[in-house]
Amino acid sequence: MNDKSTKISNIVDNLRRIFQILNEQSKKVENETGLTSPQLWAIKVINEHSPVKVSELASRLYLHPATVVGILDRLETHKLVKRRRCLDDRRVVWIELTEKGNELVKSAPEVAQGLLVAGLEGLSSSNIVGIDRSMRQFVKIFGAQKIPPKLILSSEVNLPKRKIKTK
Amino acid sequence: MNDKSTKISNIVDNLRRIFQILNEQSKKVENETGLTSPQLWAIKVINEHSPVKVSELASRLYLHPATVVGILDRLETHKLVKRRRCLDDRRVVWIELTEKGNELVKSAPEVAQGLLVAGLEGLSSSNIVGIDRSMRQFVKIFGAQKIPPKLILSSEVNLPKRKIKTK
DNA sequence: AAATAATAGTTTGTATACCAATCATTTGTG
DNA sequence: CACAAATGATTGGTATACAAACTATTATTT
Repeated sequence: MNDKSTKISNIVDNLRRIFQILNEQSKKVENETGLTSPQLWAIKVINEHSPVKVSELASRLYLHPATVVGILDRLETHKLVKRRRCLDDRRVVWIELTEKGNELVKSAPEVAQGLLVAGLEGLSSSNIVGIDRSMRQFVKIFGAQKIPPKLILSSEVNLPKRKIKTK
Repeated sequence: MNDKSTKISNIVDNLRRIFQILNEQSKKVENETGLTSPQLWAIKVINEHSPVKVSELASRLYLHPATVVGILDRLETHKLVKRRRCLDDRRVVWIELTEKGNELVKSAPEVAQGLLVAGLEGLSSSNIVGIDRSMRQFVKIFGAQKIPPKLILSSEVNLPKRKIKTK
């Protein structure tokens, strides 16, 4: 039994576990709030940037606008979110939380993302250095250097790539 | 600017990138083969373990049986896969590739997973050790120790968790 | 042997998630 | 000004993904 291939096996396993944890975390959130995790994520982002355009919301969620429309429909059904046509530019729709939405956001549990950051902050600097180096290796393997950062901790907005219509 | 928090930011960014790469990889595969990446993944697993039961396939794909049924329906429509009722135990359905499916699997591109393993194998042992340690830190952060391994390189089967019917 | 439980696969319903196309509006150019 | 181009949100269609309910079959219990 090669030691290296065992470690590789472990690495892949652990990567898969992280994916799974993120998924399970989502389901836990669902049970606690009655909302799915994309819905809760959307509510948090709306809360931080209210009022927000649908397109901007899509960018901040790294989702396709069409996906966000569906999420907003369901949130509106639950009376957690309001849509308001912009008067200056009537193509635009402003999204805001309702009273009910505001109340919910206060008691909502932390998302997995926050959990991750909090956990990392608890580690020693030397550990952080090691993890940082490892992650860069990963990205290198995938040839991902060209991919734009989409900083999760910054408030930078990265528009989802638009397809150029060829005809 | 705190150096540690910068590194944390980078780590999260890179994790996000890895997610994105895996997604983009999927789409590339779709364009090249006409299949979605879960479909292609299913075909590869069927090819390696043919004939395979639906439940076993679901375990190996880490998916819910209901999801696999849908994928199989579509693969069957494309005549890439055959279903065959087991005669000994008529609850069981055996899944196999058709001729067309066999041909496709030969020319199919590598999945992201294979890319990852290949990339890791190219790294030095000391790098592997570091990445391994880092991944374990991650899993620890997420409190994932209880989660069953679901070894991807082994042939262990892990049945998806069943809900106990309460009435 | 009859009732019960467990198993295997499927169906139904809900929620992402994306692309392509559409509609209304606004902006740009001749 | 008119007409084309771009923009913002939505709709329609397909494909995951899962839970819950359902059918058929097999195993177990009483």
